[in-house]
Amino acid sequence: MPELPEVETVRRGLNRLVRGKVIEKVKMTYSPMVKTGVDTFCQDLLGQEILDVDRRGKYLLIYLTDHVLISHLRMEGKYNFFPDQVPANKHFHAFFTFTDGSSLVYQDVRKFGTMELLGKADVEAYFLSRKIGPEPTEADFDLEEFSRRLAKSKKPIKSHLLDQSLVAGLGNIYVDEVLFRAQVHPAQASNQLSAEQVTSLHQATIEVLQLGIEKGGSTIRTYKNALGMDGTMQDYLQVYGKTGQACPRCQTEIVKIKLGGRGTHFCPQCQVKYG
DNA sequence: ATAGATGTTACTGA
DNA sequence: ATCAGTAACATCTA
Repeated sequence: MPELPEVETVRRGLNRLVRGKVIEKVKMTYSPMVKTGVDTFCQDLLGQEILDVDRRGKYLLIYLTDHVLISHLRMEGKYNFFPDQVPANKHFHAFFTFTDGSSLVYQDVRKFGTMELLGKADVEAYFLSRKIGPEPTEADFDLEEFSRRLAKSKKPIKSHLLDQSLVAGLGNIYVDEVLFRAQVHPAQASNQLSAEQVTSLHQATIEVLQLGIEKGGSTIRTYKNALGMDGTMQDYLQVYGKTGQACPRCQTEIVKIKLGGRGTHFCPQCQVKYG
């Protein structure tokens, strides 16, 4: 499910539903998802209180009494909260039962999601080693730095924005929206962008992800019913999934191509490649 | 009916 | 370094 706005929506839901609860029992039915070792993971979580749920890019950070649980939802990860009984489901892979009898259950059809249990002092190094860029906010996302780094790369701008190093949080839906807003062709080389385009991309990134958060994320393709899946952002998308429909700006048909292995939607009239 | 696609990231080999 | 391809997995669709 998640790009930054969806993960942020889940973060808010988790704080509302499980902050303050104490873990009494842990059951993992798909061990490979725990990258730091499933045995110690289950042991170390017992008795831990959920103090706060934070987010960095698309990563959830669940702050506990003595540890931090880093959870990445990848393509289809979801959290479900159950006040008492947990229904059977073949795609439930992690079960956290609290002392009050309620449960938080992680669901992931494709099993791509990951969990890691770190010490609080190790969090910074974790994101540094993965080269996760600044948060897409005016405060963190520096235009000059963005511009300098783009100038050093020949990568197609879409692929570059997706790699999380320039700015954290864009995924395949929102990146297409950002490129449309900024009127930049997805295959344009990073180092061939005009100063105006760079400024537009910077601004559009902040605005589109902020709008996504305000709308509670998008609910697309996968079903609702899990934490944070009640978003309406899908109603505000202008190009993603709009193949063959009229461009909202010029009425030209939106086309879909493949770029860097990802489906890519854009307006061939508004988003022209040059250079 | 089977190939291809699906909101992601990390690893491999050229 | 950098880049393209691929793997991890399950399901849906054209």
